[in-house]
Amino acid sequence: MTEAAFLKGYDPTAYERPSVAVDLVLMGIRDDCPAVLLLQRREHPFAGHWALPGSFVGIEEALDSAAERVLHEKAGIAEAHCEQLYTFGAVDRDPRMRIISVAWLALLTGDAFAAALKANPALLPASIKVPWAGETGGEVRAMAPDGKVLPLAFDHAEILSLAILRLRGKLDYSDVGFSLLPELFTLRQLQDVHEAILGTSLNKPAFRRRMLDKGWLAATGAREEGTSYRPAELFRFQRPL
Amino acid sequence: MTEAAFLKGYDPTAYERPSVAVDLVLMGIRDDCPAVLLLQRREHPFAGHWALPGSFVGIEEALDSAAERVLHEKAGIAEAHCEQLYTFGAVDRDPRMRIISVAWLALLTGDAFAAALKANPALLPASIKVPWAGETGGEVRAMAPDGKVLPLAFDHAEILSLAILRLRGKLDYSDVGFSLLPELFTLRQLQDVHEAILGTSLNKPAFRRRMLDKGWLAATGAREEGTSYRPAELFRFQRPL
DNA sequence: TAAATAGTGTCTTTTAGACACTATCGC
DNA sequence: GCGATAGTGTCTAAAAGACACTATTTA
Repeated sequence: MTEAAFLKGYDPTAYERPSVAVDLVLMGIRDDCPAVLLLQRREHPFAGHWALPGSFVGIEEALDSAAERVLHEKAGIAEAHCEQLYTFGAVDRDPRMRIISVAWLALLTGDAFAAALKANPALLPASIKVPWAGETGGEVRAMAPDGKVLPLAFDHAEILSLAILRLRGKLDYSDVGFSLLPELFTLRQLQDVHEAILGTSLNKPAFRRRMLDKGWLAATGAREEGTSYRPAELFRFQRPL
Repeated sequence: MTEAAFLKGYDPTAYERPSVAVDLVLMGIRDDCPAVLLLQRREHPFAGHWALPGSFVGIEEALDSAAERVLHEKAGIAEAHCEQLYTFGAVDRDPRMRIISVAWLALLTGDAFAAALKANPALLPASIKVPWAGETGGEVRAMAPDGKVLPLAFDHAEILSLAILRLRGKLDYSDVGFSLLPELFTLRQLQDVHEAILGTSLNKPAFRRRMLDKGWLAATGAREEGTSYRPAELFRFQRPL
């Protein structure tokens, strides 16, 4: 950083600074399909369009703190897996003013997803449809529960695409998948989560083998209840030794 | 985004905004070891410490444009593979003021790396040493050509760690490795690049098989020159069909 | 006992590592 | 021919997919 560059930023009145915001992809699984929580915009621009929950970042607020604050304020969620996705900084991404947005991906369990809908009735659970065009992803679409395609505000369609791509990429080598499940779950539920995100069906024995070999699963001995067939064993996530 | 939140950001005098900068990891391979170009700070804070080249982002400048500008201005490089790494936004990462920094990874060919050193003599080529602690990465160290460990400014050691980790992760499934090589290269050179980044030695036949199977390599029929042994065939990178 | 899903055994296919072998260059 | 590295054939080991089979529960 040169001296000139430093001074350029040091005098708050000398140079205009961009606003910085965070936008959150609040993702869960609904009906074996990835779903995201959206808010409808009431004001210009993109009035009537749907947007990711977000907020400006305070001058004394860390980026991850801002993301967590949105999680609390907009969805009433105390805790969730939350990771940074990407920072979007095109000059004209918001027609009003320069806003640089740091996008985050938050993964919600079924319960957390439902709780958010209850805590903030303005949130709409939108299904994410991915035109499985090979692997490139193409553009994703967000669908309302009634099946209508939702127009997305700003560059939020791009953010949503990236969220799905990132999740697909990390699903197999990391433990993010467990963030979408309750504390106790069956292997079938885990496989359903993976299949929903990947958009493909997986081989059952191979999937079980791989998951068990990774050492992520702790058998509880307990079994699910209320089924009309053989109940599956319940597992718990554990970090490998 | 609520109305209140919008107004909060809309009036430039009402709320203080952070400065936004870009910092670049200019990476190349030197002596079969990843290397990065650093600048020594002359001013407080971290005077004497070494920092990644960077700059503030202009109010009418896109993030990727700012990154490219740094590439030109600080290293005289016209073109390089450049991808966003992560955005660092801890409140106190710069003691002077709030600066949010978007870190970028630029991959330089050997020629580009040498050209940068010539274009800006203040740049120091530092070897990156990774304490191969399993996979977690631990903290990387930057070493001057004379072998001295360089103290890094701000959170730039963290950025460097992330750069190496990202590169390692992408190396096998993406084509980033070719960005570190000249247009024509031998399979041995490609393997050397992979080994330098991964910090391990690889199996030759398996490596060749995998690379050829991916369809990334176009044989040229030409061979390297000036060797005192059998010259290897030169390949060119091509996108798979 | 029937229906439905849980969970497993095993064969095949694919892919990676090991290692030795052949090929080709300058000297 | 010698030395050195390029490039390959093949065996082995590990992992993934396919598929059928057994096991266990409720109704």
